[in-house]
Amino acid sequence: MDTPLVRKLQRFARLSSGEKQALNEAARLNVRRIGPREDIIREGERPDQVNLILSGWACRYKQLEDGRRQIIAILLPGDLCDTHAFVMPEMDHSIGTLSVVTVAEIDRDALTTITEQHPRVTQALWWETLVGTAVQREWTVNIGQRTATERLGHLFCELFLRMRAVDLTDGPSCELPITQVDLADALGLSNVHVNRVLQELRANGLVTLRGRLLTIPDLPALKTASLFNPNYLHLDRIGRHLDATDE
Amino acid sequence: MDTPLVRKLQRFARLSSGEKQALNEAARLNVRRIGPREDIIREGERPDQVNLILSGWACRYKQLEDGRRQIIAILLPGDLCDTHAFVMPEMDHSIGTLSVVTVAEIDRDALTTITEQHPRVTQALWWETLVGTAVQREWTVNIGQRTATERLGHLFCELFLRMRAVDLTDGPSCELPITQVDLADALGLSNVHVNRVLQELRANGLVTLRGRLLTIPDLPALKTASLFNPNYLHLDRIGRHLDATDE
DNA sequence: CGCTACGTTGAGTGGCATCAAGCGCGGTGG
DNA sequence: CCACCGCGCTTGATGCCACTCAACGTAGCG
Repeated sequence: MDTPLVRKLQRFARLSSGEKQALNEAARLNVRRIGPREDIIREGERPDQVNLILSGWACRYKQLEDGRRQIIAILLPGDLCDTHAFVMPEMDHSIGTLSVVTVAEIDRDALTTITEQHPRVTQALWWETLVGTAVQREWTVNIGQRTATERLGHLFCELFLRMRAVDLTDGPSCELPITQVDLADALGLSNVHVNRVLQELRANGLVTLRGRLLTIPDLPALKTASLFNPNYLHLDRIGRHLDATDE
Repeated sequence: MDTPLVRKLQRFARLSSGEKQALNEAARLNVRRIGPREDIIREGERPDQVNLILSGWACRYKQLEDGRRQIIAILLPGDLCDTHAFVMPEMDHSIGTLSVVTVAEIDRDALTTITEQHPRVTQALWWETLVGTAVQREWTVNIGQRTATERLGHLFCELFLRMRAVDLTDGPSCELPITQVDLADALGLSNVHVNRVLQELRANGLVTLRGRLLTIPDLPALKTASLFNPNYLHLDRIGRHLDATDE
């Protein structure tokens, strides 16, 4: 069974079985289990390994002096937390868990070795970070321009599609292991308002939410209601650049 | 005289004179002059060269179907527009000018040649893009959590420091070749409200704005008023990693 | 069985948007 | 040289979207 990272990277590059194996092994070496609402890395720290989410949800966030918190990005299984550590020594934001999370700590040097041996992996990881910044740009648009309802709907579309990209959806449903307070901090809204907007989406039949399970019965409808355009996720094409002649 | 790109990169890596020369020459080959309010690249296009801003201001932006526009990033002299084109074929956003702009079109292959010959340049360019995404993260925080006044003050701090990093400030002042409408689209506010908030900043003596010249008489004061922490710009240290033994 | 965390609901408020009109200035053409 | 025009800035009036404060319901858990 491939790790979510490999499942995701395969959308971009056709990895050879050797490449997959190298990545999968690295992701199984130092696995750590972390409870919800804990920090993985804090602003100011200098990590010397890369954290890979294997299961559960985490987030990047920044906190202002007066306590206001903005969740900057939501990290799903298959997401790498701190690849920038290779170039930038000091974290300018924190990473914390939202749910129970298992992460693999991948040694910096181990990852370097893999990328040196497998240029396709290097390319695929580069693609991974570029998609991450494309998502970041879309969040700016989301918070800056969309109404509260559109914002929440847009976020649901994104999360659902990203979960599907790592095979963690079940038909029209996926896990949503995150509180309304966290949603609020991600969207720049208050938790009270998130609650009301959520009810509106439910009333319109655009989503249902039972327990921690999100269901989107009519994804196209939610997309149009949220002005959602999936192009920024760059999921559509398997990489033509990089074809593995499986050795 | 070095181009702004070299001036900026030197904050991170001590480049040899040969490296500087290579970059400067590439930036002087195909120079183009563009009027204000024009597009450099549009969403959906597939650029095969990299655009480098030499003078003037540009922006990344996205437009929703109903016309709402969000400026995602402001590009200053020394900024590269579309390095992701190396990995992602299709633009998921547009780049347009704010003022009159001169850009250098750098051929993709030419840049590849430079980076292959000069690993320090590769590293420095990587740093450049990482700073870009760090700025993007901070914009998310800015729009998501700060009040209108803090938002505008924060943006002014950032732009001033980034201009200073490429030696385009004059004491406490720098050019601000951008309209209030553009500021509004960058901050997720209406132009009317930007105008009022601007007056508030002026009344408090935090900024003065005459013609297209921004002056920040007391930068520390504006910083605290805006909850500004410059760490995300990663300007503080000249790279220790990468020292040129000038050949 | 009480505690805590999360979700829900109501009332009141305010920040910021929208609409609309007027101002100042530089550019252009008669 | 001046009238005209357009663009960007400014100001006022009005209204709504979303925030704050506060209380209560509910479910999981030690």
